Parts: sequence; structure tokens; C-alpha cells
Amino acid sequence: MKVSREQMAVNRERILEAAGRLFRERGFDNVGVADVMREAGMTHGAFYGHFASKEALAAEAAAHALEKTTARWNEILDSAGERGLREIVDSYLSPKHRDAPGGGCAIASLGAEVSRQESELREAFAGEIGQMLEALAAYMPGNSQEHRKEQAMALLAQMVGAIVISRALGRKAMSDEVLAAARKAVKLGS
Amino acid sequence: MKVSREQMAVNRERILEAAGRLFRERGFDNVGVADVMREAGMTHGAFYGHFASKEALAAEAAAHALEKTTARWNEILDSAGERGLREIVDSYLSPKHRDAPGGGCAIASLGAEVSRQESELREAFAGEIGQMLEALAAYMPGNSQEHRKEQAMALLAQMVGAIVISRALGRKAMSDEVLAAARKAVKLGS
DNA sequence: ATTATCTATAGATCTATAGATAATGC
DNA sequence: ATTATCTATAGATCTATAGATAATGC
Repeated sequence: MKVSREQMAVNRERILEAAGRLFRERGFDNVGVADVMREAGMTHGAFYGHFASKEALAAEAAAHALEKTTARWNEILDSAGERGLREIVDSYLSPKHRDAPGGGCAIASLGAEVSRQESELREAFAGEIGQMLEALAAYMPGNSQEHRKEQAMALLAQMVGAIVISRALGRKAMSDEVLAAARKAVKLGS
Repeated sequence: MKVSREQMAVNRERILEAAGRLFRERGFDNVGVADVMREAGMTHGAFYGHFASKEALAAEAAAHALEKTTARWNEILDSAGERGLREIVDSYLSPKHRDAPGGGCAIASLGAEVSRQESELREAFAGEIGQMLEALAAYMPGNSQEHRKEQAMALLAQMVGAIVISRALGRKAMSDEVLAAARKAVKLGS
């Protein structure tokens, strides 16, 4: 049942993708290695040929998920500039994002859990948050780099908090209102 | 080893308090019934005389924790009015709160996990978030009730997101900067 | 007599590993 | 020959329960 060197790389990527989705949907503790492997189309035992432990997978998958979000944002910002910023904010603060955590922002879905983990995962995650803030800061209003970074931090906090609250509220009307209130509160340059 | 009716009520409260602290510190899944009972000074088996299941405890403990935060806020607001609002915001967005999740805001520590749970817990938690928003809205700037509620939602989102991000960042300098940026971004009436 | 708590354990679940299997790639 | 994957399982952990114990309260 051995597969080719190329196929193995594909399989590893498939495990990372499945893990990224499942972890964001259910949280680290409610996803077993066997769940991830089933989702990726392999057996439980094959996992340990790709990763040293569940913890190592969690670190890679969480960072990988955040990285993909930042990459998407950078694409939008590079092509649409400040208008892209508004697009990112409105998309983040949408019921669609709230209802699809599996492909959404990992800070909102896994941030609290990451903060309880030590070492590897924490470091990787913190680094990716830094990248994300830099991406936003480049297009924030403000006359100094420092001010723009500050604005980016406040904006990201506004967005993450709104999604966390709206998800906790569930499908209630108030949930949509929280998203709308946050969208309205975000003032972007001219 | 039977205790008095009164003592039993005290014991139940002690379980709730221990659970509230441990759940906020480690998350629901990383706390066992035995951990809670050890912390409360009883044995594992005694738990099921007080609560039907771990899930029932989680629902009560999470709602209870949020309720206590809202009660504290209402006390401050009743005595200090709009000035109290600034006090609440600055205290929420402090390194002290970031570093002490066990007694802090349950939305920031447990919000994401709550949103993955069904029924009881979700409902109780959503109701408490509503109470919390009402407490804030009463003292928010704005000329209509609707506008104040909207402002309260945006404020709570700003605060929750900043704590989630700052905790994920750990003890890095950027963590303090996020809190400071959020404090600065919160504009309260006159 | 009632019942809150304790001791002990059943049953389920999860991570990680050991050894077998079979396809790749030198 | 090498090695990615599979089967099977050991060992740990956790929820919930059963039966025993001992103090309360009618």
C-alpha cells in the first residue's frame, strides 16, 4: 500500500486541510487523529508517518489556516487597495463567515484554545497574527506607520470579537445585529 | 458522611465556583468532573448528587460566570454612571484581565466553545449576553435606545476581540499593544 | 429512615506504537 | 531494499453508575 513520493506530499497536504477545517469547526479537543485521517481518506495509523503527534499537527494546521486567510487578504488588498479593505471587513463581518467557521478566521474559532497551549503552537500562531496585522496596517488610514498598526489592531479586535459573540448567540436575531453594529462601527479612511 | 441541607447548598455553590474558574482557565474539555470536585473539596462520585451531568454543570457554570460579570458592571454603572463605563472598559482591556481568565469575561474565554455546543448551554449563554448588552447600552452615548444598543454591541465586540487576540499573542510586547490600541479606539460620549 | 458523600469500577474514547503488508524507486 | 500505509492493540483518561457508609432530621 505504499504510495509515490509525490502522492505522499499530496496526502500530507490533505491531512493539513482536513485538520484545519475540523479543528476550526469543532475545536482541537473534539477532533481525534482518527477523525482527521478519515476525513483525509486514510487510516488512523498512517498519521504518524506524516506528523510526530497530534500537537504537532495542531500547530501546523492552525498556522496554515491563518496563513491562508492572510494570503487571501493580501491578494484583495494588492488589487483593490483601500476599497479592498472595506470588502475584507464586510466579508469577515457577514452571517456567511459566522456560519462557516471551518474555512474562516482561525483567531475567532481557535484563539481562546491557542492561548491555553504552550510553545510551538502559540509561537506559530502569534507570528501569523503579526503578519495579518501588517497586511491590514498597510492600507489603514493614519499618517504614521505606528498609527496605522494601532488602527489595524483595533480593527482586527473589532472583527474577531463580533464573530465570537455572534457565534455564541447562534441563529438569534441579535446575532445578525451584532455583525451589523460592528460593520457600522468600522470607520475606514475617506 | 452526609452533610446538612445548608451545607449541601454551600457545597453546590462551591462546585459552581470551582467549575466557573477551571472552565474559563482551561476550557470545558480540559477539565474533568474529578478536577472540579477536587478543587471544590469533594470526591468525584459526590458530583452526581448535585448535577445530572458534566454538560448540565457546564451550562450552569458558564451562565453563572457571565451573570456575575454583568452584576459587577451594573454596580459600577449604578454608582459611577458614564464614568463607570470608562472604568469598565479600561479594566476589561487591561493586562490584568488578560492574565487572569479564571475570574474574567466568559465570552472571551469560552465563547468559541459555547458556540459549538447545543441547546441548554447556548440558550443560557445567549440570554446572559443580552443582559450584558443591556447593562452597557443604558450608559452608551447615542440619542435613541436602538443606537445605544448598537453602540454597546460594537463596544463589547471590540473588548472581547482584543482580549482573545492579546491572549493568543501571549506575553509578547504586541499583546500589550493590542490592548492599548483597543482602549484608544473606544470613544465614549463627551 | 433518609440521603449526601465516598469507594470502586464499568464502558467508552483517544493517543501512540508495534508489526505486517504491498507498492515504489534505485 | 525501502517505506507509506494498514491492522490491531496497549495504556491512559474520562464520564457515569452501583453499592457502601455515616450523619442528618422527622
